Amino acid sequence: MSSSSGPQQRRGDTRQRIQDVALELFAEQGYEKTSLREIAERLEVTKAALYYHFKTKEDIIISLFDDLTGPVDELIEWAQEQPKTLEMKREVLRRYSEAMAAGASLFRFMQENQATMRELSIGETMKRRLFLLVGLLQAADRPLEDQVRCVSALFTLHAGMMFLQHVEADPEETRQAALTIAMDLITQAHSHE
Amino acid sequence: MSSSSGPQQRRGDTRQRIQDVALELFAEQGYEKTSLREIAERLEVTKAALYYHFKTKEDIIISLFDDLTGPVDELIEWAQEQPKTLEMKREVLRRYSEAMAAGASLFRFMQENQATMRELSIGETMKRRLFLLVGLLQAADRPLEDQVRCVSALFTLHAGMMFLQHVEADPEETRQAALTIAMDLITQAHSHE
Amino acid sequence: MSSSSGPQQRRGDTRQRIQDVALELFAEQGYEKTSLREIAERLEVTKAALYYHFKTKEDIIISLFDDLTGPVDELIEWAQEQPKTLEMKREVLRRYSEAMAAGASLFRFMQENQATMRELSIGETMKRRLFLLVGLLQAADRPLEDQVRCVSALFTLHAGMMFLQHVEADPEETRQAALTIAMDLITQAHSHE
Amino acid sequence: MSSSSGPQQRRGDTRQRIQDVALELFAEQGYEKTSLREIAERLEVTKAALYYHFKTKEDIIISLFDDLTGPVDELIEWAQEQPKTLEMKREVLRRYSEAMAAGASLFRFMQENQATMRELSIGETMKRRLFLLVGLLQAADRPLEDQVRCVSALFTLHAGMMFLQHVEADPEETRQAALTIAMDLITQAHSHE
DNA sequence: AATGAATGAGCGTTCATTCAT
DNA sequence: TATGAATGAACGCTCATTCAT
Repeated sequence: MSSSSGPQQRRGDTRQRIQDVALELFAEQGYEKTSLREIAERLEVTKAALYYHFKTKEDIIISLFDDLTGPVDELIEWAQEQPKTLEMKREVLRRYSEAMAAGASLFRFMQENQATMRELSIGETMKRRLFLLVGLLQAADRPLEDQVRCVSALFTLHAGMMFLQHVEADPEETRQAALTIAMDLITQAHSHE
Repeated sequence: MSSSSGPQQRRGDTRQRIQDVALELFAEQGYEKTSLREIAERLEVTKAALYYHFKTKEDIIISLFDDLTGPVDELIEWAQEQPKTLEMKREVLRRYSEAMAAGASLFRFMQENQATMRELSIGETMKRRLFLLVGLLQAADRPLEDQVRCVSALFTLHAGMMFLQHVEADPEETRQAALTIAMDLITQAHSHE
Repeated sequence: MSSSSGPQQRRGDTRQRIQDVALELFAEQGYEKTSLREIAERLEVTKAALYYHFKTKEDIIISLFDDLTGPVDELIEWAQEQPKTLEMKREVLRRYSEAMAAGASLFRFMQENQATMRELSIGETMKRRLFLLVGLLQAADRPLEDQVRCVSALFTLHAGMMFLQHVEADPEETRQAALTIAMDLITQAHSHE
Repeated sequence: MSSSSGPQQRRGDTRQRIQDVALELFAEQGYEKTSLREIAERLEVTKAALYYHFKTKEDIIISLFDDLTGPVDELIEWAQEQPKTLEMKREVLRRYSEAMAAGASLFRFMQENQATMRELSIGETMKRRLFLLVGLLQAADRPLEDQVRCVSALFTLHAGMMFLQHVEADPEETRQAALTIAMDLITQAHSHE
């Protein structure tokens, strides 16, 4: 049985569908303003059905981050083993930009719901990761300007994703442009040595 | 007597006190998660008292933005009358950075509650302002990289304010550093001509 | 002092204005749905001002009925002293119809807010009056049909006022027509003797 | 066991029980003055339970009218297809009187809460129906007296139901008497031709 | 003759969650 | 794998009313 790809999937794609719809709505309206009733209605199931698949509302959102944390964790682990060279940092930015592209709507959600994230367990988790990343990019012994440059590099990636979505240009192209600027910034942060 | 701490010492400053407490709580927990009951309790008045001073919950937050909109509007107006030179843009960044410093907690609130802001009338207003600012910094006829640099300049200011608050350094110093980087970015965006 | 008509009226017409506006709004929206805030706003005074002139909301409506009760009470008193002839009943209908024309909006209010009236002290009062009137028109020793006719005569007056207000015709003309029918009914109720 | 009075004997009739209690209270105190808390308490459920069965308070009252609208609609449809003869009008009165008897408490509620009905969606609907009925009874080319007679016929039915409820007589008998008078009126309206 | 400031009670409504079936 | 029915807590908001000034 279980005709094609994953385990236990025959008609049991409900869990996945809940996640899809939830992400869609969370991204659109925010986490707090999205009610389980809304999610259930859009799926044409009852609220109780959601509780068969997830223990709480927070559980739904936590599950959404599961796909994201993997690649980022690997990135962090990898980086921690490398020497703190410019080239390593460039690689970090490159891969981080890719991860963002893959989980764009999730990143946007995070960006737009920081206050909410702060009281979600997953929020703390993600924030710690971000700090780790900043720590990896940072050169603590450099002048404040260069430190800001490093942070700004990361932020530029976010800026590229968020703000420029309202712009006419091709998303991928925009992402590349943002990556370029981020690279510039990190390079400058190193060039004054 | 009873100069400071009695239960009924102040007269006529209730409106202001509501604003103070509201800002505090909105910034801490987000707009949605802060209930009027909470605000009222902290002020030791009833919920109904809030409604004597403000017509709705949204009205409270709108009033908080009143001090902010003035300076930013003036900045935009001024900039629109200037020629689009590099020097003008530098001045815009300078003054915007100052406005942010003055209304820091409000800016942080905006940053952290974007999803919420989107459905507040004031959200649209602020967003339009931001777009105007970006438009003023932008050089539409330039390569995509330079355009991103302009946006990134603005975002760097935000980054400076938000992210580096978790850092040990002096806030004012940090702001200056962020301003410097933003200046660099805008200058670079012009230098390839 | 007190230049022209009533006692204490120089600039002290506020009480009257409250009554006017209240009647207007009560008639338009019902008693319950009309708030003191609304009345106060339309008069451009504060709610507290209303409480200077009237002790409660109910007091306002009671005062509105004051002009009405006089004529109706007199009518009842007069009728109770007369013998129960047809001619007396015709006179009752005539004068009642007149009273209704004078206090039309109040009558309409009563008609449309019976459920409300029932729990207002004034409601009981008015209802007792109505029953007295019906009793005066009634001939208890007649067949049920004739009794209904008597009630219907009174109702026809109300019907004339209420329902035909939505009709193109002249109000006074309509009232006369309704009076005629009511007369017919009461006459028929007597003719089978 | 526990056949009738236990705290949890019925299953699946809650919706019906809500309607029963609501009608009872609405009729007794009016729509506005009846709170959902009151309804819930009398049913020994929570307010939230009401919302499982009805989307809003207005929804409850709308549902109460559902049984009524059917027969009346059919009556109107039927009448619209008939020629405007006296016999047709007599049939309309007959059937309308029957419909009223079936939904007596609802009709009484309407009569007593007209001001409320006016702002309920269902109010408009019912009013339109009433006007249609009057239009069907009316003979627009007749003298004003005869037009009033037609309206009065309908009102007599209402009068019969409402006012005479306070009277000792048998309701059905009273209804028949009122119907007779209404018939008289409509017949008279035609007899002067 | 009126206001400014506030209250206490209550409203209709929504929410995340539970549990027997 | 789900549903039907319900709950308890909270929410934003409005109301008639009070009272010192």
